[in-house]
Amino acid sequence: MRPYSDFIERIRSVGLRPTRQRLALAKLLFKGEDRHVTAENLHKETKSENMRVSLATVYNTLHQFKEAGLLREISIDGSRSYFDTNTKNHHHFYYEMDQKLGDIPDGIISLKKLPEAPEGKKIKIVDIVITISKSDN
Amino acid sequence: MRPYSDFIERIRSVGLRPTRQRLALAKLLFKGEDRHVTAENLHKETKSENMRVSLATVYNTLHQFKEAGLLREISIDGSRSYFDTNTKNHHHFYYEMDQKLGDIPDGIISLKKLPEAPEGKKIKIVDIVITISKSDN
DNA sequence: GTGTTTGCAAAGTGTTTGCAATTTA
DNA sequence: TAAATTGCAAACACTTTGCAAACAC
Repeated sequence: MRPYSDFIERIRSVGLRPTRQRLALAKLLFKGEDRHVTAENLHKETKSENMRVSLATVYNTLHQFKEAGLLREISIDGSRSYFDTNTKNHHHFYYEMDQKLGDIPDGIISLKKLPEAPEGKKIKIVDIVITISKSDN
Repeated sequence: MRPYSDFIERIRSVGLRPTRQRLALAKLLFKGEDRHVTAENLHKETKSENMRVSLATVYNTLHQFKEAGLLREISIDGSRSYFDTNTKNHHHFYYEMDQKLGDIPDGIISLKKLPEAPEGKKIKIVDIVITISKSDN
């Protein structure tokens, strides 16, 4: 069991005030192994744990955590944004049938070569998403 | 200049009726080099060419063309869908500053190895998107 | 106290849908 | 003329915003 103060410290360390709501979300997000959450899912989760956090605050907080480098955002499927607690560079499986994201283990995939960014521009991020579906479609 | 009948034939060949609207869109999409369009953009384009096609029909037609294998859909940035007239397997640059997609030329990028799909599942598609931003952000 | 954060409800964006009117074969 | 297609406006899913009330320091 992780002590309370860990979460408080984590939030403080990125320059945010450890409010009840941010603390609640940090607990859900960072309590154990890496997670991939959507705002809606996380909001439902707070409800089922009797944490009162509004959906707008969930969105705000996810974005603040992302700006702060605690989360990474992955856009999938045109409309849904996932937030990943693993901020290291890595890639994803997208399981179409259950609309879940999974990490592609390190070393399993790698790029042969990367193109150069044009003058005055830079490569911001390389996203590789491998969509997995049932065999029969 | 490509003859009219080419487009009509193209539409017929995938089992769709060559209506005025589908013909208009096919002309814009397939008249020359490969394109990456959004529904909104394409709709604006029909307007500026004095083609009357409703936005709903643009969406329907893009999806029908996609189902028929004439287009490929690429989801970017959580909310926008692009339709690519190049249906061959290839990957994309996303130029964040002007919200445009570009093809990554063949051979410039390639994967070392691909993970296996789990039992009963298959890899549906591998999407690689390299986001390009201005150097200073 | 003062500036930050929250929650609500309203607005926004991109997309889909229901259905009567129109068009195609 | 039967079946497919269209256009409109309303509905939709997800996300952002404006602002007064509540909170952290």
